[in-house]
Formats: sequence, structure tokens, C-alpha cells
Amino acid sequence: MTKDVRKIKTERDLQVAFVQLLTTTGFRHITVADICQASLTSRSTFYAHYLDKYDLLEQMVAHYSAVFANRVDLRFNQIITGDIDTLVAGLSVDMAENRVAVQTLFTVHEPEADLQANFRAMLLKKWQGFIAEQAPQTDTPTDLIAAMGTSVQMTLIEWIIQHGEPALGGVTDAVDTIRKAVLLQIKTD
Amino acid sequence: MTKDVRKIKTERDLQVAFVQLLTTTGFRHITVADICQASLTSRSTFYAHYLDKYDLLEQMVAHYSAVFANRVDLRFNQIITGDIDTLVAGLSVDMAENRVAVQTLFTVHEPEADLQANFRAMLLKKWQGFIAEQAPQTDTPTDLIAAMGTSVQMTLIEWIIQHGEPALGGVTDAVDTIRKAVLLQIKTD
DNA sequence: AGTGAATTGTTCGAAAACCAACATTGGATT
DNA sequence: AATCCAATGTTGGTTTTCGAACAATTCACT
Repeated sequence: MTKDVRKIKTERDLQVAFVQLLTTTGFRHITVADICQASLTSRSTFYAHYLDKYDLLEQMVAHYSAVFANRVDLRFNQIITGDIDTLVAGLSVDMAENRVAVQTLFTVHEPEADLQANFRAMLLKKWQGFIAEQAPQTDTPTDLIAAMGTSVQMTLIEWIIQHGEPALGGVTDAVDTIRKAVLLQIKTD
Repeated sequence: MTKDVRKIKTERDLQVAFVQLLTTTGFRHITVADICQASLTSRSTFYAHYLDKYDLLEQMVAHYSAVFANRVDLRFNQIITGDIDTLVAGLSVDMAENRVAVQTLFTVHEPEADLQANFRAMLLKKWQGFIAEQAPQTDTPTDLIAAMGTSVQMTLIEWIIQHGEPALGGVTDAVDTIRKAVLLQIKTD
């Protein structure tokens, strides 16, 4: 049942080469032959794993979307409760392994495969659910507040992906301030 | 006649993993199973390529020794003629790809496989031949001069391997001064 | 619109890698 | 000295990958 090591290795090689190529070339201009050449894989093997380059992209986007989805529940609570330090540290850890891949895939926006859009959509859904729970008495449209919260979180995520963990000075305070401002809009008093 | 891509890949994987392990563990304590586990290769495949871990080490040492031998003639002339800039730049380029491997292998000293010793021996032979050509009239033992020249070059090589190309400030002048001092000892006047 | 080159996607026999099992060796422990 | 355990090599059947060839499609250029 568990996959053959060779399959794991070729998929790893293809994906690494693919991400590498994406840093220098647009997705549309990358050919299957390019990916195979860069990863020392034969084309017939590529097609044994993926239907085409779109399938490769979609599987990668689906994978990282799933990884992110698994973390969202935990992390989301943290921006509500204000545990910013833990949030930022946790996000850094989550992103550390996949930093290069996620950073690169964030630049690709295909109709069927848009990692950045997926992240956004997940967060937005979370915020909408959260706000609905609070049943707030406010004039501000709830969808606007949800969009604001999502944007703040996405900006933080993108910032961490860009700069890595080391440079976290000042980030904590800034995000904390903004978080409070957003939450104030749904105060149910 | 040309090797199958799969052979190239597995040998690359095994060697990379081996060097990686060498940075944390002594050669004696590294097992074949360790190398295979780290490189996602099966043990039977390892033995299809190498007799044992000593064979792996020896083949790598032989390889880098051969690469170095190919460059020695060119580079050696440069330290005589005083073209230090070209020498240092060339050495950096030569070492760039193999930097990590050579740097690591330099720490391993097995009876049948000692890269550092091989480099030394090649340079020493070159110096001895060069000095003999000059048939110098000097009181200083020629073997001593050869040993001095060899040491200067080895020190430069090790310095570049340690620090990489970027930090070359001041190196050129220092080596140039020492080179002149060594050459003065075999002045045939 | 028409032509040629490049890319795609598929097929199949040969080569390589995998895995599990096995006997053998070498070192540490009691 | 006897025992245990980990590491070494070896083997054979299975799976995957490779490479080269092929037709089909797309694209650039005239």
C-alpha cells in the first residue's frame, strides 16, 4: 500500500525541478521536456505520474492547500485570542520546509490552480463563520470585516514567506495592533 | 557506452548523502545502511555500485584527485609567473561546484584514500620538477624549497575552500609576497 | 492557408532499482 | 567461552524507470 521509494523520489525530483524552473520562467513557457531534463527524468516517467504540466501544478497546489487547511483551525484561534507570538512562530515553522515551493507557487495564478487564492478563500470562510457566531450588532457589513481580517492574515503569511523567520522584529506588535482594530468592529455590546 | 541516467542519479544521491553524513559523523561510524537511508537508496543498489563504504570513499577521492590533476599544470605555471589574480579566480571557479565535497573529504584521512594528501603530493612533485629544471646554485636544500612552495599553495587552496570566493580581499597581495620569497631561494644568478 | 519545427502524449522491450530474505562477520556483554 | 545484536554482503523475483520510436497536435513563420 505504501508507495515505492522510486515513485517518491521521481515525484520529488519533478516537483523540485518544476519549482526551480518557475523562478526563472513563466508557467506557460515551461514544457514537460524542460521539467524532465532539469530533473534527469524521462518523459515517459513523467506521464506515468501526471497527465500534463497542469496536473502537476494542480496536485502541488492541492497538496499545499491541504497542508494549510490542517493548520488553519489551530492558527485561526490564535489571531482571535491574541496569542500573536505563538501564531507567528507557528506559521514560521509550518512554512519553513515548504518556503521556496509555496513562495514560488504564490506567483502562479491558473484558473484551476491558484494557491494564493485557495489560502485566501479558506481564511475568508473561517472569518465569516467566526463573525456569524458572534451575531454582532454593528452597522459595518460583516463581509467587509471578514475581508479585512483575511487580508491582515494573508499579508502576515506573505511577509513571513518573503522574509523568513529570522527578521521578526516589530512584526508582532504591528499585527497585534491591527488585529485589535479589526476585532473592535464586531464587538457585540 | 554512456552511462544510464539512473546510475548517474543513484551515484550522485549516494555521494551527496555520504558527504552530508561526514559533516556530522566520523567515517568509521558511518554505515552503509546510513548512507542508503539518507539517500533513499536500497542497500542492494549500493552494492551494485560500490564494494563497500571504503570503495565509495576511494572512488570519490580518486575522482577529485583526477579533476585536480587536470588543473595542476595550468595553475602551477600561474604561481610561478605571478599571475595571482588569475590563479585565485581560477581556483575559485574550479572549487565552486565541488566545494562542499572537497572541503568535507579534506577531513578524512584513510590509508587508501586521503584527498588532502593527494593534492599535496601532486603539488610537491610539480615543485620538485620545476626546481630541478632551474638547476639552482644555492645552499638551501631543494626539497625544502619544494616543500615550502607546496605548503603555500595548499594553504591558499584550503583558505579558498573554507571561505569561498567572495572574501578575497587582501589574499592576492599576501600570496604574491610569499611567492616571491620562495622563488628567491632558487634564483640561479 | 500552408509548411516545418516543436511539443505532446503513448507504447514497449531493456535496464536498473527495489525489497525481503538469507547466511556471514565482528564487536560488545555477561 | 557463549550469546546477542548490529552490520555486512548476496540473491532472486517484482516494480519502476529509461530510451527510442511513433502519430497527433500546436505554434511560428512565410
